Amino acid sequence: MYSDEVSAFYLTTPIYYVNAQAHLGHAYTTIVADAMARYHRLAGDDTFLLTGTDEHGDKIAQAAAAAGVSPQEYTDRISGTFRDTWRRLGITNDDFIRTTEGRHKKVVQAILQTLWEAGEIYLGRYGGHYCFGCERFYTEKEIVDGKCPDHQTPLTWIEEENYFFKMSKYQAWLIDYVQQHPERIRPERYRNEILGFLRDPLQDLSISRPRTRLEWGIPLPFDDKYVTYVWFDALINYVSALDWPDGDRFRRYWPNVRHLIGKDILKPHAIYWPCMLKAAGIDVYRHLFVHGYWNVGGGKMSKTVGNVVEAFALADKYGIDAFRYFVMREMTFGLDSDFSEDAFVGRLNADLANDLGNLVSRATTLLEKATPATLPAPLAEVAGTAELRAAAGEAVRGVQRAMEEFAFQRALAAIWEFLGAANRYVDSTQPWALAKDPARRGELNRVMATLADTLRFLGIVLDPFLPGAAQKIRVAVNDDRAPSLANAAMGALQDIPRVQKLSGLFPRIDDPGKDRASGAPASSSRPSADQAGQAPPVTKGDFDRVELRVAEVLAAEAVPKSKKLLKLTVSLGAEQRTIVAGIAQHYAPGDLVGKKVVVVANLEPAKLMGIQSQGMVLAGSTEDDGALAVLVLDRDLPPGARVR
RNA sequence: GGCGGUGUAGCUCAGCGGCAGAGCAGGGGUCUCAUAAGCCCCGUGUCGGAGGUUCAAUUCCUCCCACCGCCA
Repeated sequence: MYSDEVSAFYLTTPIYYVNAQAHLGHAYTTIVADAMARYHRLAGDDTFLLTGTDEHGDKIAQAAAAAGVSPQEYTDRISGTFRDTWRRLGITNDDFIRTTEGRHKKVVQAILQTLWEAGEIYLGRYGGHYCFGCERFYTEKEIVDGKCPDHQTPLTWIEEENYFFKMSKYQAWLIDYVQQHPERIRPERYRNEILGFLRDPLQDLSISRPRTRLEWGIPLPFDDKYVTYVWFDALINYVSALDWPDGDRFRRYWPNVRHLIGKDILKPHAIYWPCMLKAAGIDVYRHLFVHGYWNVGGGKMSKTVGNVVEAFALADKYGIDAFRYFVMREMTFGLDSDFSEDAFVGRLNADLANDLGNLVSRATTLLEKATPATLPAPLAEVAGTAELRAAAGEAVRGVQRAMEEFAFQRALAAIWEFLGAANRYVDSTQPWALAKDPARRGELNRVMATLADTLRFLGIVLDPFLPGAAQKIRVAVNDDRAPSLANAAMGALQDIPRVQKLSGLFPRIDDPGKDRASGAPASSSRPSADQAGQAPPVTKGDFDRVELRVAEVLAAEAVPKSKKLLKLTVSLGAEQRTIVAGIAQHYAPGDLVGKKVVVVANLEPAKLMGIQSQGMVLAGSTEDDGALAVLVLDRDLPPGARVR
């Protein structure tokens, strides 16, 4: 048995679907989970971090077929890339579960059998419009023109018998349960969302698919003509990895489980999963922590938009610790955040290079010089030392409070408060001045001891977040103890340890525009913005030479034999002009009449398709001209008004 | 369409009944141990708009506008 003095901490990430490579979203979840697990290990808890891959389903079978390999070979390969990515990012998961493993299938079948025998599952008939791409049915109202709203592909009417889990009977229990345990789903907004959802009747959950349609799955133990539906299979990983029902792991860790998920899979985790657990006689999880999305280039990451940030690209370019720091510091846990390489470089320079890296560099430089000359020597009092120690204590308490709530951004902010205090301490004590005055040797020694103490402290509290940097700091200050939160305090160190200089911990990125294209998906996904950013600067005078004016469109007609051109007659107040604009693929002639647009009034006239064009209408467009919008005024101005 | 959320300094956000705040960016100063880093100083912004409650509203209420989420 385990000692009661050591508390257990079990944390799960979702298991990731193997239809794509690991991207920023996966990486955020997993990094945050890793930091939390490292934090609990630092606190001395018996910690177990689980991640893995979800490998069943039609899409996988199809992708495998397209790749000309068996589903098993295919999932082996993609699952391997996830495992490899987490290893490269330094993720310290204690296990990695795959839904195609025997240990998982066994538990899924055992739970299904239990529920079947308990009468929690029944065979029912269901008909609906099915989308093979989505692997789901759509209701009449969701269908757009008889097609799947997601894929725009025709739907197939399928009527079939399926097994259903009697989820509806748990509705009242679940509402009560969520209300009785307000801290269980966090942040609170997601709990409210679930309560809102539960105001409507809960349906029974279809948990099977006929093997005639879907072969790549786990067969139902009581009817092998069917395989389990994706969620029933996937959710169970959280207990199958613990060897439910009577594994040591299960007994030890399950009472302390916390699930970490993205908001896209809130419903299965907040509704299906507790009902499944309740029905199977398993205690419901302690906490569900829900985080938001990363938006890239103004929209959420999407394969079709092509703005997917692969997990390892930026870590590869700027370092694992910097990548971890950025995602944890930038995102308020639970809310959406914008991802950009500029923001990344900004954080790296301001926080990691200027505040932390520079402090480590200046402190180790001072210590390396001072140490041999001053040992042993007396320690005198120095103003500000007690305050710095107090700041260290405050930082630890801030980290503890923040980590209780998965508020990683606040945990890091608390440490950075301390870094500010440490930098101020160096400035106010001026050890370089003390070193010049032999009479003040005692004060110098006190400052040196305090700086060494500061670095040792940082080597511990930074460990969950910046494991690489923390390790380097511990090595530099000769701290070979295993890092422990119990030692995360200042004041215990009274002598001055031997210290090696450590500079360049986080070098500044001084030319962020340079060498961005290679391995930088954030920028390469937005080539137009990047090019705009690289255009040479113009002066106000340059810009003023362009005469922009408000113009009212009086008439518009298509230019014969031209696909792209519209001939516009516009008023600039005092005069009328003819302008030919290449916007016919996006605007019908009638669309613009009466609109106030912006034109370049002093553009050199040009002949297009035989028509003299006296100016140019401003419009924005995407790189491929797939979307285009003419600039119009958002409130009224007279034609001819200057735009500047 | 229903429910909910958000809208505060150039940017990201905190505050949520009692004199508008932080970080970053920007401007000025200063030290020299340090990664041209550190430290100090500099913010009147219709707190989305219009009404209302109150001695007092960014904070509470109503309506409107914009954006977002969940549901249908």
